[in-house]
Amino acid sequence: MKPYDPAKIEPKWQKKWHSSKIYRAKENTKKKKFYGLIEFPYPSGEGLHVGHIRSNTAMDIISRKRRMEGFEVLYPIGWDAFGLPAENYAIKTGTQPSTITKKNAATFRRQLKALGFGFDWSREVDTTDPKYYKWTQWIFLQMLKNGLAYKKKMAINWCPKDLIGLANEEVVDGKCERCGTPVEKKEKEQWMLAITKYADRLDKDLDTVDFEERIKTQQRNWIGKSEGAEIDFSLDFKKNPADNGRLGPDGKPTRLKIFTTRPDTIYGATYLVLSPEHLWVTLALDDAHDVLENKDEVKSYLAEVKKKSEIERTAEGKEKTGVELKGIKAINPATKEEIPIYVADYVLAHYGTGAIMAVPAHDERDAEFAKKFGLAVKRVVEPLFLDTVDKNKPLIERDAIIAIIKHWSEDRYIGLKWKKVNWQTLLTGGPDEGQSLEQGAIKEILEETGYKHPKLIKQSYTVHSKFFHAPKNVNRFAHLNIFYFQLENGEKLEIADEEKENHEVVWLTPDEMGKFLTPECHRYVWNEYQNGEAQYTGLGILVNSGPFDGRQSDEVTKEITQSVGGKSVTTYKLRDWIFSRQRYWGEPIPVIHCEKCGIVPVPEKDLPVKLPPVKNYQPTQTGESPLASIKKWVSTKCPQCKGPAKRETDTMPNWAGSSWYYLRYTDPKNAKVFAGQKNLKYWTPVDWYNGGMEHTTLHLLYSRFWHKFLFDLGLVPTSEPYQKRTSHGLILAEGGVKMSKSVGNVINPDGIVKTFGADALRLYEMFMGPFEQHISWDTNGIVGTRRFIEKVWRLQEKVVHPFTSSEATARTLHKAIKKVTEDIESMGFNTAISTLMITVNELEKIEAISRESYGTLLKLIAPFAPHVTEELWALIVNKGSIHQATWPEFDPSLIINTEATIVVQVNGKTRTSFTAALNSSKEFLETKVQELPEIKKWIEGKSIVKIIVVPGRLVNIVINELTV
RNA sequence: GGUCACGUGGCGGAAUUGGUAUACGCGCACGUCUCAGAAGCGUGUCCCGUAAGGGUUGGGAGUUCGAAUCUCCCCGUGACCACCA
Repeated sequence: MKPYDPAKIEPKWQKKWHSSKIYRAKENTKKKKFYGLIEFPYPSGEGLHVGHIRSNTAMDIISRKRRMEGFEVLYPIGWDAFGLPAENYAIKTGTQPSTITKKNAATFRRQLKALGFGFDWSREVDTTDPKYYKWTQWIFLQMLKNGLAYKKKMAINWCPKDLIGLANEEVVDGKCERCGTPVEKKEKEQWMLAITKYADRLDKDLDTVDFEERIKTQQRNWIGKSEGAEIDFSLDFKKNPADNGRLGPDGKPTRLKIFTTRPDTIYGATYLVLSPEHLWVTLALDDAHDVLENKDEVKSYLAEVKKKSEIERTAEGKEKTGVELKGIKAINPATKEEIPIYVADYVLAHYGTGAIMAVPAHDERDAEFAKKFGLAVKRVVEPLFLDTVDKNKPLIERDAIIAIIKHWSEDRYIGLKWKKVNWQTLLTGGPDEGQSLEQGAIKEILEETGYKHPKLIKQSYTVHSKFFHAPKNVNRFAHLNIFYFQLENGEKLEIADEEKENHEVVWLTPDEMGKFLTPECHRYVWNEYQNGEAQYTGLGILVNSGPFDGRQSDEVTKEITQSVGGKSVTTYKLRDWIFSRQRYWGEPIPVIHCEKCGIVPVPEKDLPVKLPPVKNYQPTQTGESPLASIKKWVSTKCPQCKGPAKRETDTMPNWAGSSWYYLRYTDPKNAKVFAGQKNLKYWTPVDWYNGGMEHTTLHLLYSRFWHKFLFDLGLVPTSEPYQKRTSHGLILAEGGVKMSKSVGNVINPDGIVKTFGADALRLYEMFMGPFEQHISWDTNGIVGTRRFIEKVWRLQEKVVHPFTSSEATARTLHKAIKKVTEDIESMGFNTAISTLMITVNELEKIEAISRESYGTLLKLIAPFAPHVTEELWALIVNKGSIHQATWPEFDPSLIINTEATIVVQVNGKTRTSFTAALNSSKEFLETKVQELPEIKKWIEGKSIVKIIVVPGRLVNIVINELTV
């Protein structure tokens, strides 16, 4: 046996695989296809990151398994090569970004090949290749034609360091996602893509795909769909009554449209708030109108708001600011009451209608504002707590009380601990016929606690509760009035025995009480008592709401909306995509500005609009792209009128090229279309796409949007690009911090491959922890997977041919087949490898293994460690590549045990175990167990209460412990 | 602040329709091989206890014959969102 030498084996097989083209994907329509995708890397100067290896290996394993299962597999690779780092490097050194990109890609290519990934290198794509970005530009033109791309002057997020406009998705905590510089607002004409037109489908169609739940949730939250209503409030111009009933300052009838998700609280709307950017505010300040009494005050507030940065405006714990629009009042359409109107920056211009009705009793933000400005608070929803009810039983309504009873001298309160049900409550009860609630409360106190002299401090609000009352076996709909009592002294009667059996009275400090109470409504009542008037933002029973009093709030939303002439609408948090970048290293936006004809798209036959070479890559302080300074390139002819015209100098963000690259992989060389229909039909959708969580609201959402657009044009066969999406955890440096060049804790895979081999590295990256979880790098761990490979290598000495493996060996192997097969599907790579290690440890103990058995073992390991298994396969087992061999199937009869280990417990404690036939009867096990000597000593002289038998698993003997 | 995850040896982690906690790997200790070291191989390795036995899955309470797993409270960590009406 030769020693295991990965430095020799690995390059040898990499070369052979390349020349035999075994990873080339063909449009073989007779075979089932599998399209596995990883996010194509940005070829940075730092070279391949160990994180790339983890996600690439995972999909490599899945693809290899699919190939062995008989699928035609497409597992492609390419370069997402537009972007800031190359440009910044170019600014520093004067090197062409394209030159740097080519060099970096070459490094990546060499490193990826050294790891033995089964990519189809013949389909490599590069987003910066004009042959590629021709089609990126082409798709943009289709969007322009269809009204999805438009230009808009708007306040954009501007990074003063990178000198670049940012999409909302690229602003994190008010800072630039890349460099952490606080983002400023800047007015600029920008190209926009109307992703919001697809908001509803992007949300709804998540139901049709197999994405990890956390990914779906994050996308849904980002899209932020919410159902609500738009309601008009009419206005009363106090300063200038002549305007009433005529036109308002915006030239429209004197009405203000607000958006709310809680129309049910409209009777509690005590003022309106407009966002500072609201058109109505702008117009009210216009010199042409004279409707405000405090124009100057409002103007100075707006100026103040404008000065604030995004961070200041949204800072945590920031106090609410605002100003009243004096001279105008609004009429609440439900109560017909006159209410004031404010301008405040806590209302966002771009969401809903940019105006709200404020309900301080049931909204935290409104409450804060109302408190500061001394505005009216009107409670219209009484809390309702829904517990599980028994649907087969009627709901019995009754008035009742909850009493908080304070000790006569100490800061302690009465809690009741119920014995039959698992409740811990405040005192509750109800009046008898003819009694008042207060009398009922006093009676309950006497009956349940014995105390004779409660003094009423206060009767407060009401809460409601629907629940199943187990002791009386009915559903209750209780209207609970809250009473505060203090006892005057400790004088008490002995309480009746039957009450004693029901519950125990305990005196608790406020702290203890907080932890003691179990029912939600009791906890609410207690918190409110502790913290004073609390916000209630949940659903409940309406009060002070005219005809809707007594109704459940969530059930009357539509009715109330209609009653005030409102309209049900759906809104989204998602905003349109800012598509312009004032940068050099991106796809030029293929548009020409003509003085006569305006914006003219570049004719498709003139695509691609190529990036010209430039001397200076520095962005201009004015926020224009470096392209603007190349006069020769900028000046051109208008395609329509042939007159003088200028090229658009903005470029696309680097999310553009990645929005459709998976389509290009299916037909990467096509010069006529972005991808041919035949190939698209065969390969799409992507069957399995793995990538990082950081792309969930950016790349993943953007590419779904582009795909849906292409689908609507009939250019792609499916409405969703990716059938399945999973996410890997990041690899962190030792100590759980991010790997970064500046800290110097980046792991270079080249060194690892050299010392341990690519196979050991691949195995380690998959073994180190759960795939979806973040995990710290530990170079020491690779020793373990290297030893594992050496063990597999040494097993070759045990192979005997011809020979038949024992049944025990077969059982071991078939269990491994089952576990590994299932674990790969669920991305449980760490447990799959652990199973393989256990299997190899088992095989080491036996004398001889058949060639077939060894082959099976190698096949299971092949996706993880492709080189060493290929070598051993060629050496010991068979001709041809192991990666084209058939994936083993397990024999169910070899999985099922005929014997089972039965655990024997006494009072739940494990005492011994024994083996018995799997199908042993309960009766047999029951008797057998009592005969075991290890058990006899535990049960001797004690009476057996019962015996619990779980066939095939365990027996638990419950005995009477010696008490006293 | 909100939402959702998660918390298991010296370390990474395994075990989830509730049924032998600590699989697998790293590390460590001892042994073996060696002139010696490395690598390899073998044995051991949750805690207390000589043993019998007892204890242990962030802390506390509960449900259960039986809880790492289910429920409640508290503590801690992480991710996402963050004035979205």
